[in-house]
Amino acid sequence: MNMEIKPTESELEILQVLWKMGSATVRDVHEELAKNKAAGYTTTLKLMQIMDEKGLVERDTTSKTHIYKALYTQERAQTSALDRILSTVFEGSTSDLVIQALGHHKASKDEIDAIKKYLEQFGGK
Amino acid sequence: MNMEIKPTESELEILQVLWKMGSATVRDVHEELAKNKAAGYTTTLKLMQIMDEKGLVERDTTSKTHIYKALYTQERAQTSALDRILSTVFEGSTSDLVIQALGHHKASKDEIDAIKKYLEQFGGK
DNA sequence: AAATATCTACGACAAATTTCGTAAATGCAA
DNA sequence: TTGCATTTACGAAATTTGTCGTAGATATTT
Repeated sequence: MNMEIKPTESELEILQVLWKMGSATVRDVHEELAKNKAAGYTTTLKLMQIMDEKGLVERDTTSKTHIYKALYTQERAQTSALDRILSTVFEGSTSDLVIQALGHHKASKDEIDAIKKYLEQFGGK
Repeated sequence: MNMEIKPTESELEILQVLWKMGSATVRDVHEELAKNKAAGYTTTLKLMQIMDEKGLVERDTTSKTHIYKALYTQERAQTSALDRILSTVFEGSTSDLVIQALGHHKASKDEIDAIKKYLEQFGGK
């Protein structure tokens, strides 16, 4: 049975950049991260190499400068994150989670409408 | 400015037991954890002592066997968890989060109704 | 071509987290 | 009271994660 891979905090930061850029070099990622955080270039490099070993990303090593792409998709990260917090802090209650999300993190009117529309497929109202 | 405390993985497991039991001894917690996971008694003890230092829990040390209570509430953990995944994997979009939650984690009819009802207050807007 | 810059590979250190063994104190039972 | 069990305290090892320096290869510039 496939154990669910769980990206670490730093790996997630790197994945966010890859999701946004599609494909990127170590330098691309590093410079993006450097905007919010001080860290050495080789640190980012090493992390991305490890992510490659873990299968979180893939890389094209044809030329000297390798090109990275995320294999661990954003949607998978979303599902996994939701699963995790549902079981750890929401006792499995999706409605609690949703209501908390709507309550504490003000959604815009458009967002509310999007949700209402989505809910219509589940019947009446 | 108060830095947000972030319970570790193990600390969260212990908090879950405390939330459920209200107050508990180290042995209570340990036996509960032992159902799903092998770990030594003193490991749980040490973790709970550290949590006390961090202010995640409090303990009554009147008698030999200390009684622990959670100070870090479940609701706080919920808000914090939502904040975190919103910014890391949902790009800040509450509606994406909600729709994902409803899509991938089948909510019961009652849950759907609860959410619809909750949304009505945003109706008039 | 020589000097300079950039990149990968890799080992090792550092910090945070988890695990555990042992000792001392306290409570319970024979 | 004496012995046994349980609990706390605490140091330290083990693990996991993140950090960085250095060496060697490859590319770029002058």
